[in-house]
Amino acid sequence: MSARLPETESSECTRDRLLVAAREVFAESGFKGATVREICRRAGVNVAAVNYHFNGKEALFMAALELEPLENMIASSCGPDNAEVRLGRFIHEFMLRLMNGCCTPHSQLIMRELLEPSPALDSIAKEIMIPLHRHLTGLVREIVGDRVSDAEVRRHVFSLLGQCSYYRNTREMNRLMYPELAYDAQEIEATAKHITEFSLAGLKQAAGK
Amino acid sequence: MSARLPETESSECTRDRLLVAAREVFAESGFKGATVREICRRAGVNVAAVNYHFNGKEALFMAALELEPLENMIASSCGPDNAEVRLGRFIHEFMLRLMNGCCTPHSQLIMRELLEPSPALDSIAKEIMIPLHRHLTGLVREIVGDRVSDAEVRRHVFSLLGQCSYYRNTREMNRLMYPELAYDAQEIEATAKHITEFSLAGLKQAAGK
DNA sequence: GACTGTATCAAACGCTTGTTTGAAATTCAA
DNA sequence: TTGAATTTCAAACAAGCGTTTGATACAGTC
Repeated sequence: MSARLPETESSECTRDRLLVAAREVFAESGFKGATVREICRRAGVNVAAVNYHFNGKEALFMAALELEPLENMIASSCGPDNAEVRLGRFIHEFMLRLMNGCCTPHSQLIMRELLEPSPALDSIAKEIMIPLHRHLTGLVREIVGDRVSDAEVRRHVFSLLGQCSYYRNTREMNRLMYPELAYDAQEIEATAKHITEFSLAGLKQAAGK
Repeated sequence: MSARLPETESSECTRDRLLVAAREVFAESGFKGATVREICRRAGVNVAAVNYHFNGKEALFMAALELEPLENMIASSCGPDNAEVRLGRFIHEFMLRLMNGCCTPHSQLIMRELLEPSPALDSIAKEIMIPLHRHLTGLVREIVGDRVSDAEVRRHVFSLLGQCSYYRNTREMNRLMYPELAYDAQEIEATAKHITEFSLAGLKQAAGK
């Protein structure tokens, strides 16, 4: 092979390449359907590297699920604006994360984990879903006020998340059914705008009861 | 073995048991993750039966996806009532199909197919998604009127479907995050009612623009 | 009763899987 | 320069995979 990096850099490089490839392959095929050989093929490393660097396929899977925390996305909906404006910004940021090409393996991996849970479900709940739900519950509560029950607030939060994640989940089917429709930045913005307006109407109606 | 059925009944029995087991295993693990041996174990038949009755794993998968057509569910939203009432009945019926225990393998299989498409995506589009979209597009158009663009109508349809399918897709995560929440008939009805009201608010606002 | 056709079985095949192993290459420290 | 440590490699292992095969059991027909 060519001249190697310093050992720790070489090791980090191999680990990073494995993680990137692992996210792609696990996102596409799930834990069972993904193979160590396919991951290593994409990473351009030896199959033994998985056991050497990660102690096996399952540990690699858990490491691949280590996720960027939500602070950046949640930060987009903080600030002095009223709750409706902040909700709109949040939805736009969320849709960008779900639909942008560069985020595809991550968001696909999360959606798949929701549908086909692994032992990582607990940590995904703690690191992703509970903060997300808590944040959105706060926004919804700000908009609907105190007279709406917790159960109803929860349903509103689910309605918000359901609309956004639908686009991620049905991406291939939509490509088939609407071949001319491309989710570029413009279409993502229009979609986020729709989800915001559609949802605010329902939230305001709930507030007015 | 014990006394056998007449040949055609024996054959139908084996095929049916394989199909039921196949739906469960494919729904849980996907095409790649599912194994012929696991399917046959659950069906209580010999592994050779898959090739004998279905000509292989892939043909079994396609047969497992053969789906009950939507006429019954679509029929629930036909009749003399106005579109809002019919939309509500449709959503309730849809939620029952998504969340009822007896429909779990079927609806889980469809959700998984959307997220992780197989070569069956085309036929699922033709038999399930296109009729569903067309039907909902008709209902939405009746409610919002003629001044709303086709693109906006499509987004409303996606919002409706997204809210409903979210419960199916996040079932395990919700069980973890809200352990006291059981989607019995009463909770399903309350959820359908929420989705209907939440959505009608958005649809009426779109109509009023 | 003999023969044919169908359905099921246990076993085996060739291939792929995740993991392990000993060797080789390279980096690092003394 | 030497020895230790780390990383990477090709090859092999045992297990499991989807599929095939020949045998067996039974139903149906004449």
